[in-house]
Amino acid sequence: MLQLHDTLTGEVAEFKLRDPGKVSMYICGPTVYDLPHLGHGRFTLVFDVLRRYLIFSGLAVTYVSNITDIDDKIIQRAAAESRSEAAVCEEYEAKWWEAMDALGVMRPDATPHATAFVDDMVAMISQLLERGVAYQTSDGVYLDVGQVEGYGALAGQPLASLKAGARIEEHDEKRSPLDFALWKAAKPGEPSWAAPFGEGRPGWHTECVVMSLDLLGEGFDLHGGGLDLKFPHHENERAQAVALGRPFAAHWAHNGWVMVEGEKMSKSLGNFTSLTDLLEKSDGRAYRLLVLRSHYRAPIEVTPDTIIDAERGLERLDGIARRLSLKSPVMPVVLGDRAGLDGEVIDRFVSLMDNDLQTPQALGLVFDTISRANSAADAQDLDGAARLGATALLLAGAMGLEARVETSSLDAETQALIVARDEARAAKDFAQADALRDALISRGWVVEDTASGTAVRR
RNA sequence: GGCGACGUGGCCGAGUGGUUUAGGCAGGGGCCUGCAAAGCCCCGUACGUGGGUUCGAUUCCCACCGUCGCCUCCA
Repeated sequence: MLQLHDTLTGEVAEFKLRDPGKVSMYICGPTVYDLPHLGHGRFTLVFDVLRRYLIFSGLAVTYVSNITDIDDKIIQRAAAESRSEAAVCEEYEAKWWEAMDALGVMRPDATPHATAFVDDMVAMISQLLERGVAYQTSDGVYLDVGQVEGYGALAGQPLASLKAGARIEEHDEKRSPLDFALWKAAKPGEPSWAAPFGEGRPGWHTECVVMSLDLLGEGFDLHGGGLDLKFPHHENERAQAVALGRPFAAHWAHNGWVMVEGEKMSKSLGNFTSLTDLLEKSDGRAYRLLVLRSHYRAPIEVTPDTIIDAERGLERLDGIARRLSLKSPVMPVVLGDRAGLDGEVIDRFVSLMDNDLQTPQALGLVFDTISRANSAADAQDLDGAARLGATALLLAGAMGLEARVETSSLDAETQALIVARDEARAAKDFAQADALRDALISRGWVVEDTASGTAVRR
């Protein structure tokens, strides 16, 4: 059974499920006001890997991830570009899914949009007001965090200590600087909805509470996201659920930062921070490999060099598939019949993944297994090679990594060069054969000699 | 000020109280090959500094140095 780190307790503990055999997870999605960046790429990959591993383990997973389509930044961008908020959201949501597809991230089972849940948010805020844990000011409705038991649990700090660090805002109507907006009163020219407590729009922390509980029910299994969401976003979501007296996420998971040049990634740091940009320049699988190579809670360093490094690593994966004519299993991979596979390797993989997703070691195991498959093939042990190779591809697939064998069709000129080279080699005219090989290489091909003659690939 | 993470061989990046090693990339040597490529084998003998615990610490404890993060919108 999977052992998973829980942000709330700070400990690795058994991932117990509300309903046996079923997993419900809610992962905080993007605010669609700009291109996705590397941090988005990491969290989607991390939770995609978790999701796939749960599926691999035979569990039925319901994966919900929202799209925030009403927010200050969206409004700002729409105003700056003189177009509607909806147009901004439409553009960047499309970019989002393009990037997700390029990364091989599975689409969520549901992608609730905040604006479709405003009625439920209004109802929830009304309840919080009735319960006396929320209060109205001239510019909206705020949650009184002082009344929420255990506020600060996710941050790992008591309320008093958080208060000491909080910057004093000039907002003198708030009872505590940590109180946050559930509802922002309408301003001229901004999108707004009607509500008993005044026309306005929801605060950011409200949507995820409503949508997760609506779609997954009380006490759903896992709530996850990037480390920066831990506080205040998730703290504040949790505070609302606690204030309502409703059981919320049973388990919290957060992934570590993406670092660039030793510092937390920020948008001002050049072109490599845009995921869209990265995916135009590199194989989408390379970023997944990079993400798998470090533990999900540790920071990762992303530079052009580490991406290139990862791309080269992919060649080993593709190489074994090519050499043994193996196909990656159909994704998502479910561990079923072990016939033709190496049970011991699978068991080791499962025990590594069950231990809080030790993907770095699991990946090491995959590479090890590839080496063993190659050794077996070198020794003419074709059954052994096929078994080990298929196992390696199965496990890579369980983490969402697919081996690719290029089947690019060859143009007539390339075909002719290959035929000519094989003829020259057969005639032992090696000078000519080498010249023809150079010609192929200069056309961008990687040339290898095989039992069946010259083979080329990109 | 409060809370926390991290410092591993050329680079990235795991892990562990002591017996044989992560893994990838790069580098050196070898096998294979007409020569290559791919593949396989071998190699470099690493754990920030100073103490402490211990028969023994990279791994535990303390201090220090350094790096980074959160406490504010952020994946």
